[in-house]
Amino acid sequence: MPPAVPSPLPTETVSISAVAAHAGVSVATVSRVMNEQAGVRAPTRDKVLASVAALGYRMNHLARSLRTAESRMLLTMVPDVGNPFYAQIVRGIDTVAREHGYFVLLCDTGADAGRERSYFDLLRMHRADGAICLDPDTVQHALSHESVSLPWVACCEFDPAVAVPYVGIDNHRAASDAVAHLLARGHTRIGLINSDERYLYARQRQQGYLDTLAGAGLPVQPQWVHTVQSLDYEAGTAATLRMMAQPGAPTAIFAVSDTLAIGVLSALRQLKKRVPEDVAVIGFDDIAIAAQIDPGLTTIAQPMRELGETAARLLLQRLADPAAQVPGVLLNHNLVLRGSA
Amino acid sequence: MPPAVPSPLPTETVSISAVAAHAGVSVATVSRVMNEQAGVRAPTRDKVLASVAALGYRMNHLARSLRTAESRMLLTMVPDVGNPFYAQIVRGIDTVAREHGYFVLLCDTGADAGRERSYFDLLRMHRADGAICLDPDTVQHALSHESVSLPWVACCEFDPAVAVPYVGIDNHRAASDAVAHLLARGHTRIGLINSDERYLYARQRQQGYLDTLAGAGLPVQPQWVHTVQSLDYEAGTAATLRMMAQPGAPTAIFAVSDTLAIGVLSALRQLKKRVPEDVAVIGFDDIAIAAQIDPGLTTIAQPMRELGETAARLLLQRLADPAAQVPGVLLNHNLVLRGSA
DNA sequence: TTGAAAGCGCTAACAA
DNA sequence: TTGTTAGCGCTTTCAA
Repeated sequence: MPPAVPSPLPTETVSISAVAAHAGVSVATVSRVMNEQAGVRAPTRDKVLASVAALGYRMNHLARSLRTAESRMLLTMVPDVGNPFYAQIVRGIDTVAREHGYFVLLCDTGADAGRERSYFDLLRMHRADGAICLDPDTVQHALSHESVSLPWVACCEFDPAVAVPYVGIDNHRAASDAVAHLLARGHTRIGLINSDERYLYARQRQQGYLDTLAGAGLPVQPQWVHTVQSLDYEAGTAATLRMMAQPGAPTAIFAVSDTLAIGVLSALRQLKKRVPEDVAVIGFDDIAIAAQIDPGLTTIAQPMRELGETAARLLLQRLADPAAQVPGVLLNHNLVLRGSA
Repeated sequence: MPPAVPSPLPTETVSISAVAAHAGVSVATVSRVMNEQAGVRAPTRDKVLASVAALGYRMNHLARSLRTAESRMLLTMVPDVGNPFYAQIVRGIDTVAREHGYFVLLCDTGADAGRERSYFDLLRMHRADGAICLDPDTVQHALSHESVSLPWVACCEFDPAVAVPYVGIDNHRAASDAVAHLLARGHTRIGLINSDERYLYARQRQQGYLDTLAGAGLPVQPQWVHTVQSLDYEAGTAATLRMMAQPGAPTAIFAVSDTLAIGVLSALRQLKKRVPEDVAVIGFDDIAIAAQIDPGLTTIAQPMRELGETAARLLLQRLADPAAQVPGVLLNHNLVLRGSA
C-alpha cells in the first residue's frame, strides 16, 4: 500500500502583504521583523512572527534581490568539477560563502570558450553578485573585455599583471622544489608532463623545471617535455608511453597534476618499469587518492580548501567595498614524500 | 609595466526603459523584441536591437523571474561534491539543464541535516524552480514535510513507495550480481563493507548480498558485514583492517563503493595480502580511478552521466507539466571485470 | 503593430 | 514605533 500522501498544499504563494494583513500591521513592519531590524516593539514582533508561522510564510528572495540589487549568489567557474583538485577548492569556497549567507552557483566550463563567456553574463544580469574563476580560458577571455570592472577574483590560475585579485601558489618555486627533489635523488634525465600551455600555471611550472635543470648545469632535452590537452588519467598514460619510447628515456618524470601522474604510473606498469627504482614519479596537488595508490605518490601539495576559502573571502571583501584594493595572495605549497620518488 | 587597464565603465545598469527611450519606443516593445515575440515590425525590431547593442543592454533576469515567477535555476543537492561518483552525475545534470536554459545551483549537503532542510527552502523562496536530490537524509527529511508537492526528483537514492519521481538502478540485483561473481570464482567467505544504513541503497545492496548468499545455501556470518559512516578511502581501510583481524576472515570483499574498495586495497596491502589470490575485491560505481589502480578494480558500473541526465529530464518534465505523472526509472548497471576479483 | 499601465514581492525613505 | 508609498526591471493584459 502506498503511504499516505500529505495533502498537496495549493502552493499558494504567501506574500508579505498576506502576513501583514494577518498580523494587522503594515508590510513595512513585517519587512523589519523579517530583516531583524531594530525599532519594532516586542509584542508587535511576536504578532508578526506568529502570523509568519501560521501562514508558513517564506520570503521571496527574488523580490528582495530585485529591490536590493543583489542576488546573494557567488558564481564559481571551474574547468572540471570531476577533478578532485577542483572539487576540494569548491568545498572551500562553499564553506566561506555559506558562512556569509551566500549560495554558490557552480558552473563547469568544460573546455568550451563560449560557455565561459556566457557565464560572465550572469554577473551583468545580476543573477550573481560576484564570481570566482578557476578557469584560465575564461580569465584570458575576460581580459579583453570590460571584466576588470566586474566583481570577480581569480583562483589558482591568474596573471599578477592584471588588476584582478587572485589567490594561488608560487608555481615556479613549487616546480623547482619538485625537480630539486629528483635531482637530489640522483636523477639527471628528468621528463616533464605538462598540461596545455595556455594555462599560466603550466608555463610557470615549466619555467621552474627549466630553470632548476639549468641551475644544476643539466642540459634540457626538448623530447623530455610533453604537453597534454587534458588532465585525465589517460592523458598521462599516453604521454608517458610516448616519452618512454624514445632512446635515452628519462629516469624520472614530473607531472604537473596528480591525475596525470597516476596515468604515468599506469603506463610505467604497462612497460614493466618499477617505480621508483627504474623511473621515479612526482605529481602535483596531493589529491586524496595520491596516498592510496601503490606506491604512494610523491607530490607537491596545494592547500586546496584554503585556496577556495581565500578566494571566497577576497571576493566577499571586494563586494563589501568595491573601492578597496584587494590584494593578490600566494599560499604555501609543500613537498609530500611518499614511495614514488 | 602593467597592461593598459580598460576604463572601468561606471557599471551603470542599463534598464529596459533606457533602451526604450533610446530607441524611441515603449518598454513593451523592447520586451517583445527581447523575448522574440511575434507582432513587431522588422524596422521597429531593428531599431530596438540597435539600441540594445549601443547601450550594451543585458536583461535583468531577477526582474523577469519576479514577474514570471520562475528562476530558471535547478537546485542539486549532493552529499559530497568531492566524490567522483557524484561529480559525474552532476555533469550529467548540468548538460541537460543548460540545454534547456537552466542553471544549476549546486549544494553540497555534507552530512549536515540542518543544511539539507534549509536547501529545500530555496524552492519555497523561488530561488530555484526545482530540485534534484542525491542525498538520502534530505530525502528522508523531506518525506515528513509537504515536500511531495514541491517540484523535485530523487536521483540514485529513492524510495519507490513515495510519490516522487526518481531515477536509479536496481541495487538489489546489482549487489546480487557482484556476490554471484564472487561465488562463481569459488569464494564462500565473502565480506561486505556497507555504508550507513540510513542510505536506502545500502539497505538494498545488503539485502542483495544476503539473499544471494542464502540462495547459494551459504551461512552469513554477522561479523563479515561491516558498516562505515563515510565513503572515504580511509573508511574502507579501517573497516577492512577490523574485518581481517577476525579468525576465519573472508577471502573476498564486496564494498558498496569504489572509494571504499580502494581503501580496502590499501588495507590488504598493509596486511601483505595478495589481490585477488588471497583476497578478492569488488567495488561499486566504476569511477575513473578504478581502471587506473593496480590491480584494476572489478566493480559494478553505474551509468553516472545518464543518471544525472535522466534526473534532470524528469525534473524538467515535471516543471513543464506539474500535473503529469512522472515515472520512476531504473537504469542498467553492469559488472566490469578487472584484476581485483 | 504599438503603447499605457498594472503589478510581481520586497525594501527604504519619509511621514505620522 | 509604525505606516504610507514609491519604486527595483520586467511581463502582460487591454486599448488605441
